[in-house]
Amino acid sequence: MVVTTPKHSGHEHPRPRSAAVVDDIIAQLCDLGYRDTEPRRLVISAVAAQSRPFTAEELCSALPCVGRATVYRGLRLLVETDQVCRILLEDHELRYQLSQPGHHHHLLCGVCGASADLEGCGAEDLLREAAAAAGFRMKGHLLEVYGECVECVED
Amino acid sequence: MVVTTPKHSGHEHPRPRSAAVVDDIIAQLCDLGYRDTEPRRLVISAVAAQSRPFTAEELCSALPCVGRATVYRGLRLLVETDQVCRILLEDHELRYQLSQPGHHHHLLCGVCGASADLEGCGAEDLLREAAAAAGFRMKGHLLEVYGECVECVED
DNA sequence: ATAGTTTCCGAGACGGAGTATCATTATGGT
DNA sequence: ACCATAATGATACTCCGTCTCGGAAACTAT
Ligand SMILES: [Mn+2]
Ligand SMILES: [Mn+2]
Ligand SMILES: [Zn+2]
Ligand SMILES: [Zn+2]
Repeated sequence: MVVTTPKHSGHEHPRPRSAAVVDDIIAQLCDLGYRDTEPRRLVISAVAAQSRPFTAEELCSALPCVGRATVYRGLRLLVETDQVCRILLEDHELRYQLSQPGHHHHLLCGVCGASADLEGCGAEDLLREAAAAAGFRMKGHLLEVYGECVECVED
Repeated sequence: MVVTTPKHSGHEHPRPRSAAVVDDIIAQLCDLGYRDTEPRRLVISAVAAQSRPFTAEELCSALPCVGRATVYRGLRLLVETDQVCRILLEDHELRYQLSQPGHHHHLLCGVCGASADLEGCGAEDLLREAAAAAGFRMKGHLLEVYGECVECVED
């Protein structure tokens, strides 16, 4: 499964910076047995181009040439393979963001919509203990932090 | 489809335990300017009768004589007035449960579906500090704990 | 390259969940 | 009893995500 050049169809565009990210993710997907397809690359590319957490529908709008079902399927695959995080806003709106793999949480700014990763905050152990005190065996958790980011606080 | 008497039918039922709960919640709603209506009482009564977190649709099924919109409105009112908690399961299913007012979280058993309240676990302060370290001003958070309850662990 | 196998795509149908509409009814204050 | 208005409920609607299925594309084997 060598991940070489994506098939160009037509003109020779200068490679966007995100191309490396796309190649990297495609490579991982190929290792898992998924195929290297043009629509898939387009979805990954659009995901990588977002600077803020985005909704699935926003992604669809950004990809008018890709079928809606394909966008949703691609997004789901990226979440399942831990390339993209699902983010839950305070109003229960579901958003997504390209993310480092591994367990972490998000600091979500209600003003500008930005998201910052938060890891190793130690809350997990505390929770596990508190749960254990009630005889409860913690096996997972959902945690989102809402507030204002550095830049928005300064204004 | 006249629903039979709210107060008393011909027979003398011993008042269910939940009647006190219903009266109590209705009283609070009246203080806020909401009216004491039969459908509202039915919704509250059905909510109080649930032993596990329930979905809105389950509540609708349990109340075939109350309009679906009314059930949803009643549920929303109870959430807004902090009588009922919204609970988010791991698969993102939204459930509800009668609850004590005030800030707390939930220990959710994935085996039997039970929910236990968790308060004062100290995770909030820890989170606020961790967020502050990144210049982020925490103003709220969403936290659900998933695992197995005492009874289910023992099996 | 060619042919064959299987995944993938995409237009559209579908389904669940919650909300909006609006004519009608019930409630609570006077 | 009367009235203003809050609440109800049938229904239509929106939103979001999944399913279906015929056709296309991607990999594999020859
Ligand atoms: Mn993330
Ligand atoms: Mn609760
Ligand atoms: Zn911000
Ligand atoms: Zn249990």
